[in-house]
Amino acid sequence: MLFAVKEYDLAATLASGQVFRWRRIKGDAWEGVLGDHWFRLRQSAAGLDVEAVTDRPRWDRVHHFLGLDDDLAAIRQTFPVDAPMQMAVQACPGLRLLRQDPWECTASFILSSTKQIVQIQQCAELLAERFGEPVAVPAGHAPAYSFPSMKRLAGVAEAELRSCKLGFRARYLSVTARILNEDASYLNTLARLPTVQAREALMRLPGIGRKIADCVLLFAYGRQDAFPVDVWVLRALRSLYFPGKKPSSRTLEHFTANHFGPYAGYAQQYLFHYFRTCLGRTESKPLLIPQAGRTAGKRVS
DNA sequence: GGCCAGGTGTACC
DNA sequence: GGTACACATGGC
Repeated sequence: MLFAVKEYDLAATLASGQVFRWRRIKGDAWEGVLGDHWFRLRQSAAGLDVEAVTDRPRWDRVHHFLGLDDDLAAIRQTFPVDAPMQMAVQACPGLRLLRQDPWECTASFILSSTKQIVQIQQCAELLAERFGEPVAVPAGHAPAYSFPSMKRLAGVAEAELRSCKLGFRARYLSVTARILNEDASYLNTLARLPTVQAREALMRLPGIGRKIADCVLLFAYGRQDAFPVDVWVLRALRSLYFPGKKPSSRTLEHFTANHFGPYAGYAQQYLFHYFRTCLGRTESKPLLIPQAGRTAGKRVS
């Protein structure tokens, strides 16, 4: 199946810390599991080529997951015209937001607190291998597993989760799985709530604070105004928009809520990816972009 | 060995 | 309202 699409950077999108169980294989293809089905994705000049092994693949779900309904050019038009955003977009113009399954996204990001992305990937994979279900793969292919259901994880002892290297996050995941398993409509209901209420509902779950709630809203519920602020985004905001200053959390919250427009979450993902891949830890130099944030910084003060 | 990682919960002021 | 700290684990 071919999805004709321009401007889609598959590698950047799948490796940008939104999802944790897609793997690059030789030939620049990517393999992963959506629901109970294995897929292989490959980028070509014509678009995205999708392989499946089931009789009746749900191409619509792949299409939805990949965010192909988004009009990327129109979205980028809404970004603020400032040097940091221009640099971030220029660095990776085909970066997209995905639309994940809410449960898998919620569980994955509960694992994410103070872990490196590589470690989150390891934990998510371990969970799937131990508690997920095997899915059909091509002949001779290594086994692949679905992400474990909330019901399955609700029935697993916390100690078993710890053995997947979850550390102190095991309790959060265990309790959250049980709460959601008791109330099967919890995550579905969120989809119909305004973003603020949906965020509050997510934050009632143990292990989910503002940042992870915003990740789930952005990566699973399509709330593209949600703006997760993690250590990377915090560094990016400070060095790109407030060089030499110490903005308070209030100032930063106000800034992120007002500066980046209706698709602030999209802008955030560009900044996150740009900063993490291009600028790295040597953030202290304010940066390749002298004077970058001056105007923007003043606007909020 | 010390520091950091797509943070959160809690205690304290 | 903010600030400080504990919380597991692994990579560098």
